[in-house]
Amino acid sequence: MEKIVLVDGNNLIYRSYFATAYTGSIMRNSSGFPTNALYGLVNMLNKIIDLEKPKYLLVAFDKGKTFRHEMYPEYKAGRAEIPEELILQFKKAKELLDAMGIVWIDDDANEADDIIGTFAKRARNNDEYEATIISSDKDLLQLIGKDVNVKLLKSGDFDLMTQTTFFEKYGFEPKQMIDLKALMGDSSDNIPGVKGIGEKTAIKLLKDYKTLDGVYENIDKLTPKLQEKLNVDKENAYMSYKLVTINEDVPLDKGIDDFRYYGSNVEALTALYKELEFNSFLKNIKEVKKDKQELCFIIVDEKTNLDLDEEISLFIETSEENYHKASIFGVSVCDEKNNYFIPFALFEKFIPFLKTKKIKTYDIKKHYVLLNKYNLNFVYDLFLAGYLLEYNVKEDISELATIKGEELPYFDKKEEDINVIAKRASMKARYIFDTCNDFIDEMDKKEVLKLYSEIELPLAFVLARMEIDGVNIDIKFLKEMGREISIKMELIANEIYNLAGENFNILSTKQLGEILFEKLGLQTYKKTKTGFSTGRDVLEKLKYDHDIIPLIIEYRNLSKLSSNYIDGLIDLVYEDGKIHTIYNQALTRTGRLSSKDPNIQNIPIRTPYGSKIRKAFVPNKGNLILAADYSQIELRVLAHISDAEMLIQAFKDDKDIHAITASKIFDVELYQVTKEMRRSAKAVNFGIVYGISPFGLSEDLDIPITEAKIFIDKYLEEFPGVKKYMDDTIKQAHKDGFVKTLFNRIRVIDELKQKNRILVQAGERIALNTPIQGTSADIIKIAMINIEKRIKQEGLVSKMLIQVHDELVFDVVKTELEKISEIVKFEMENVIKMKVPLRIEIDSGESWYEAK
DNA sequence: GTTTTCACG
DNA sequence: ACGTACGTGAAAACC
Repeated sequence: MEKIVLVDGNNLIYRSYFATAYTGSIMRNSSGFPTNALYGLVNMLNKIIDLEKPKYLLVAFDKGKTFRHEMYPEYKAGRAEIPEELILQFKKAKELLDAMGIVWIDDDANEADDIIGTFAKRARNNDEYEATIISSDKDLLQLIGKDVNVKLLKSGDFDLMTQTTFFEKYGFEPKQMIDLKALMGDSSDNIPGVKGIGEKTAIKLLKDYKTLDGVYENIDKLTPKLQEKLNVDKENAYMSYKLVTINEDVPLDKGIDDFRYYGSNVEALTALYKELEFNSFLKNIKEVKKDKQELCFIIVDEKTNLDLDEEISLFIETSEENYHKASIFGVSVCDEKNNYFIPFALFEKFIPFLKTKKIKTYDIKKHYVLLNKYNLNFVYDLFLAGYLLEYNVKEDISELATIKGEELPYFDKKEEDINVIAKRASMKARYIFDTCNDFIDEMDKKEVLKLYSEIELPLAFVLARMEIDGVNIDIKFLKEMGREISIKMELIANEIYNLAGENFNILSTKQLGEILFEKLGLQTYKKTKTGFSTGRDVLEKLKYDHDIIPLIIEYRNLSKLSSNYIDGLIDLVYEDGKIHTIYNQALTRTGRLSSKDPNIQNIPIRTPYGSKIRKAFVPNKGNLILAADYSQIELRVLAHISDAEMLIQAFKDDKDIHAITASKIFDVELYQVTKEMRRSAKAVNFGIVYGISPFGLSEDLDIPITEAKIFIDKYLEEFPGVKKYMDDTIKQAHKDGFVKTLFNRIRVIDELKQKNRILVQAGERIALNTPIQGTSADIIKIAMINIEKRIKQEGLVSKMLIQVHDELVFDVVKTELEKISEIVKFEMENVIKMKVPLRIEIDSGESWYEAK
């Protein structure tokens, strides 16, 4: 059978455009021509061609008005105007397609859906063809049938919908999608449907009565409420039916033979890629010419003898992202010549052999956790290398490969063919092996090799150990607290309803906004994209205007505690009674870690009630929790790298830094500093670290911008060293396009190249903040590595459990308390010699709450 | 899927 | 006149 691929061109381009456009700055070539949508389109088409190897390939576009608009003038009304930058790219897309040798149709009279539908029908009726439709539009699912399937695009990958999978998912036939949409409507195309019937109800009705007609024929069997809804909107329902029905018989002057795909016009395509600066795709054209050969690999069985050199790469495909829960599909390994895929059932047999190897991989921490018990020797991590080189690395290795201009298939959990799984895994291991030297060279050139091998790589093992050991959670305590909260919430909710005069969903910003700003007529302060803001800062301003406000604040606080930190945490406790977080070591742009499932770095502490959650974080039986946090690490780092005399002296003398700052900016003696002055000074200090702006400070302190500006000016006058640091750093960042930490971590700042002044200013704040936040992150990482080493060397059994940016938390055996305290203090305070001392605060107790 | 809010450093 | 604090993750509502 011959393969036809039908691509919904409008859909792909829109999708690629809006996938990146929301950031405000879209991708352009150096002459300013927008390229973000085109990049996505080309990327997707390359993938499709690679994966499907279509004999026939068509991209359908639409424009202008069709019979649907005549029938229903409101069709697709309410859509935002197409941005100019997108229109430009649409025009260019057609040039690109021509160069790629792909036929396209842009029909005045028909929508892309109808064109695709017409060819899909031909494929259905002709056994010689099978068709695959590419789009993210579910409307097209109605075309599924024998030899016609749809690849529904999702972020990152596809959902292949065939007759079988469609039925499994929806429980009815593809054709019934039409009836479904007729009932539920479609807001994106402004199709009315029946008001009050959503997806759930519509699916239920169709399961019972098959079609729209069926529903109306059996209307008397339904509830009175439903009957009324259906009767009121009967006309709309039938009109919607016609609107969503794809016309499969539009007259076209092209036939299937007209869009045979032969490959690209290399010359024309090279020129276009160069013009658009799609350098990563340029490579691909050449490779196509070179006749890239298929990867050869062996699926290992009991009898296979692995023939591998001493240095290998190894890559695991898992059933899900969370590797603490995941099961392993299989392990691919390769060396210079050979590629093997080992089904996991056979893996143990090869352990003794693999133990003798030096292993390169992508995400050492993940592999170390998954293969914990086998004690393998991991020596290289492409994930971390990519991170330090400022590539946008993701959990999936294919992202990095794509950036580097290599096509690696994304992993598809639903894929069942072992050959396909094995091939994809092998390609990834192959990629790791083949690119290793290039990445190491690149790290060397950019001077991050030391950061890689002395900090990030050893840290990965420390973090893996911490994740594996996990943290004990007192579920009983959390549940009790949960009960207490739900009682309080119910009481508060009732008071709120009384004051509002009606019941509503307090957590709905929309409903709450209506109550506060319309019904109660309270003042509005801020707008969001969708309405008036009801955020805490706004509520705080309204606090004395109405009794309902403090109650709402309280309700929100409790709701957050309950859903995020009680229910959320309990859900993530494993059978061993512990949580096992996942630190992402390659995510933040500053070098900090992040943590998820659960996020262990945002457990409440700032309010007395919220901080009680920390009572649930308990040590092993009989042990203590010990917590140590750096005191003012960021300001100390600032003092060091800015060489600001005043600041250095203050820290050397171990003074209260916020009080000193207050005395300087308010021009008073130290003993005259009031609490209020100190509070403002503290905000200024924070602002300095963030790359201060008068507006930001005014928001934080709730004072006029002019006043905030006076604070800042005065500060910079009093601390000229800091002023100089800021000026120098901004200048350097503009010159180089990046900034660095003390340990040579690099952050490229694209914002500085933008034309938009707001973005440039944001870039300048990033330039000021990153060396400070990043150096602090580097410091604690080194401390962690050294502490772990000491604990091991000295044969102690206490354990480091948690990192929260400037704090480390330990499970300490009581007899080791003194020794551990000494080690932690020494290692944290002596990471590097700076112009100011590093200081920590340290405490221990029965839980994280008591160790404050 | 995106938006809003809010928890932490 | 613009429209802003730096770095994260999770839940609920909404569309």
